Amino acid sequence: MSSIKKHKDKIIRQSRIGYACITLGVSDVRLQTCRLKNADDERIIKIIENNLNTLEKAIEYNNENDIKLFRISSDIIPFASHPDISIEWCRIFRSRIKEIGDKIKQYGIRVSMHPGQYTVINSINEEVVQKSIEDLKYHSYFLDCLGMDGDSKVILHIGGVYGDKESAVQRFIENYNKLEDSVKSRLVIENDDSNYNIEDVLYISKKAEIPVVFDNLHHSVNPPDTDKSVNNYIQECAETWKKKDGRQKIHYSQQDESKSKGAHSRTIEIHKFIEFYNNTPMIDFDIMLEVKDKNLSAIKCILCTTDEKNIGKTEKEWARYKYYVLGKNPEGYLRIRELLKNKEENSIKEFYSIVEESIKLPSKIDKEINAAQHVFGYFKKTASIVERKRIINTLAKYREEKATLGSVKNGLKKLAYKYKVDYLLDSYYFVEL
DNA sequence: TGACGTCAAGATCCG
DNA sequence: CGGATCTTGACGTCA
Repeated sequence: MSSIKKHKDKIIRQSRIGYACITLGVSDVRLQTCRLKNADDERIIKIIENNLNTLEKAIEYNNENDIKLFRISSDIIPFASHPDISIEWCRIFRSRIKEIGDKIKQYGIRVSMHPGQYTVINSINEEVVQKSIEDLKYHSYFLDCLGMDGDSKVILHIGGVYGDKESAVQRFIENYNKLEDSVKSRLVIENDDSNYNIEDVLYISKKAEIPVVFDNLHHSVNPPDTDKSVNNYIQECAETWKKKDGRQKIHYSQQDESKSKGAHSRTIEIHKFIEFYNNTPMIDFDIMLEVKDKNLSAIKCILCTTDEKNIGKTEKEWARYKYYVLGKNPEGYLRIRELLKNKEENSIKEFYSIVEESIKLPSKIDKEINAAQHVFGYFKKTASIVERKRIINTLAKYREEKATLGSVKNGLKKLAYKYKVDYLLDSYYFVEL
């Protein structure tokens, strides 16, 4: 079924690589929410307005950075399926949502949504089931309003076990079958890290004809009792994706070793990702990364899995990471500069390895101050005396350990924003890595 | 009853 | 008052 294309005698796989919900390091791309107790209509409408603008900017950013897979946050419409809130968001924002959907289509971006662990259609509590159905309708309907095709999916976990997995599975299938077609046509199921392993999910998939997203980390935390390999499961899942569902999709993440089992890592370690990617079956699938540094890892994985050298794009990435690396790892900074002079075949992977090495290092005050002073250099002529004094004060406090590095960076970020220093605003220096 | 996960809102504290 | 830092919320399941 796969459409592997030959290109310059090399086999090229068709894979989109994307990230979930939040776009880091881009100004004015921020989702808003509010508390239920002060969620009046007026406030919610303002928030939706903001969130749609944020979505549009994220889509523009994704397109500019060749990111063609994106998960839209469930929080785009706050309390969308909450019984106490009844905003007619679809009527009020119909044309605005359509407008954004047109851009998504024009750019060829594939979007999805993913209700959280609290949407449970196999619950033993009927009220929970009803609320969950409403929630699935909302997710599916939002994609409808964008005008998305059938390959825009809503990813769902199976739910609870309640001491009797067999009945819980039956309940899932029954309740799934009761859903309206427009919702069913978008639903995809995924293996989770505690209740339903990939065998369970494939069983349900066969009974109810639902495509399956294979999640590698959930699988390693919650493997079935079989001898089958990861590749075997990726193949099996591939068969659950019909033509109308679009390309197969998998979730990929890495364990944060300092946290509990199943916790997502800060960044994707590129050598591990490439090893995974190169060893999976030569079939086409899209990869949704689940990782804290979001779009940063997406760009990294995209650039490292294309055949081109991507010189220009690597230099753009270096511009973004530059001051972050300088602050953490000045020696690595020099190595990257040398590396990028030569523009060898593997430069980009080595570049990212040094970035990853820098992320792991602890911040050292003298190094960070040096980097901060480089950044501060952008304002030597533009900022007012008061503004400069403030930065110098914070730096002095940071040196005495009476202020955090975060406060130093925040001060600089505000100036970058005020004086519209795009080079700094586009930089990852202000992103917590 | 608290942990789980998530991150901005909201509250409070500080100078 | 502005800014930094701590706590809460919103959801369901499971131990």
